[in-house]
Amino acid sequence: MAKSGFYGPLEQVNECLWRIPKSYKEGMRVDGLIFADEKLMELIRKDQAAEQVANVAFLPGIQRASLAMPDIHWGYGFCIGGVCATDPNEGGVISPGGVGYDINCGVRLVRSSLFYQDVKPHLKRLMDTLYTHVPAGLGQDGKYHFSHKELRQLMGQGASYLKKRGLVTANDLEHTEAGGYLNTAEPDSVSERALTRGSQQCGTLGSGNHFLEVQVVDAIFDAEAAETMGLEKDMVCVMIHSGSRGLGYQVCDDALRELRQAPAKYGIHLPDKQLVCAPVNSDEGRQYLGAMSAAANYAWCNRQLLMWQARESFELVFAKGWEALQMSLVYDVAHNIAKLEEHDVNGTQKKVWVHRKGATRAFPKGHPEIPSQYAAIGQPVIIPGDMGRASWVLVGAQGSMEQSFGTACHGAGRVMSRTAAVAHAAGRRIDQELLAKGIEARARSWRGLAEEQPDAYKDVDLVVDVVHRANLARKVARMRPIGVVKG
DNA sequence: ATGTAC
Repeated sequence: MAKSGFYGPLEQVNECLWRIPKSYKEGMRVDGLIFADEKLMELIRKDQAAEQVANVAFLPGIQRASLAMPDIHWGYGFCIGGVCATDPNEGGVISPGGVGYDINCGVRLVRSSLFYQDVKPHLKRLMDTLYTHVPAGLGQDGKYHFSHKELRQLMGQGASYLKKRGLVTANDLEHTEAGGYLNTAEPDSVSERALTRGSQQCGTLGSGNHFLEVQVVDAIFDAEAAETMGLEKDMVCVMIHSGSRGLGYQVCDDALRELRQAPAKYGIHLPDKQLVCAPVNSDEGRQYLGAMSAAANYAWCNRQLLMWQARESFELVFAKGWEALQMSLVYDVAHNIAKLEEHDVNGTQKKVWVHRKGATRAFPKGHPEIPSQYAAIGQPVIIPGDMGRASWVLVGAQGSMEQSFGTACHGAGRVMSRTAAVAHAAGRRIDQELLAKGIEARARSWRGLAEEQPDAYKDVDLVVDVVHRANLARKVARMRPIGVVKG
């Protein structure tokens, strides 16, 4: 639990990669590998994240290495920013801590036909309208209500469930990772309590680092990829970051309790109780996989409904339909999820369970699982930064398949704890500081804004630079915020 | 992240 620094071995492999050799601790089955440059590694050494990378290497069935992205920081059991793949045929396990409490937390990006000069005179009203129409904050209910029976159908079908209500289009589904649907979902494995928590929260933002931002394309780094995504300099976009709300939290909480005895039962030795896990091929493992997948499907519906409310807000302010405003979904990525994928492991094609906890899938061009529109450029990788500086759009690169099971980073990563950030904000008005930079912020709580202030995060440009140089993903466009809605 | 705890 201690958050003091990491003093174990870290061998620099190249300018963007560091190794914790498996000889570090008896029980490590593979090396730990962390993608970072020297500057970010200094920050990473300050907490126990690297120790957690080593601990994950103990998991049965782990393939190649226990991996971490440059935005890693300490988390429950697994660090946030961690990646691990397990082979069910080698006793591979599934672990709730490797997915995180917010199952299928993720990000989506919506483009528009509007440019900064079109929006600037209406920005205040746009942000007021978004703030009114997009529910945000801890425990907040939304306008969409689902009975338990409807929720089970929703979780069984994913985002396409919303089709019959006219709240999703075929194009939206096409531009959502996995089509917004995991076929491993078992809605009956989700507890009544989780259903109760989720029944009025689908289509709500939540709190913490979740947000809706109005952003402007600040700079383009890859003209071909940007054009394919329909992005141009100064274009106004909407970025949405949210997950599975109270429902996903409850699924994770239930699973941690249900799996408590599983490691002992299956003879799994763990260096940290928080790595609680079960073989994929066990009753306990299957139960969690079914519930986790169902919660993931709920999260895709949540982000879809959030986007829909954003489209409606733009319609009100600009007096045009969202289709006329060309508010199409560029892409939606999950960054807290475990998925069965095919990967090359030492020359053999294997189906492995890839855990991504605070890490984004980044499949390169030509991969069969990305939409045909992006076949020639690679999968869009959406990276939120902080509300005062930047966010990024990248595309998956070939090196991700060779090095990280098709994965890149997921954000900037904190440099300040929430408590430290609040102390640092004492006597300040973060909303006015943002306004001075041309950013209209709307937040439910002063404290929430204080916790999320730009200074509380690493510089996302530096994090993105590492995944670009490591050839995990390639820079396409830098986005700057002009409006923020927070819980 | 989360009705910061049943």
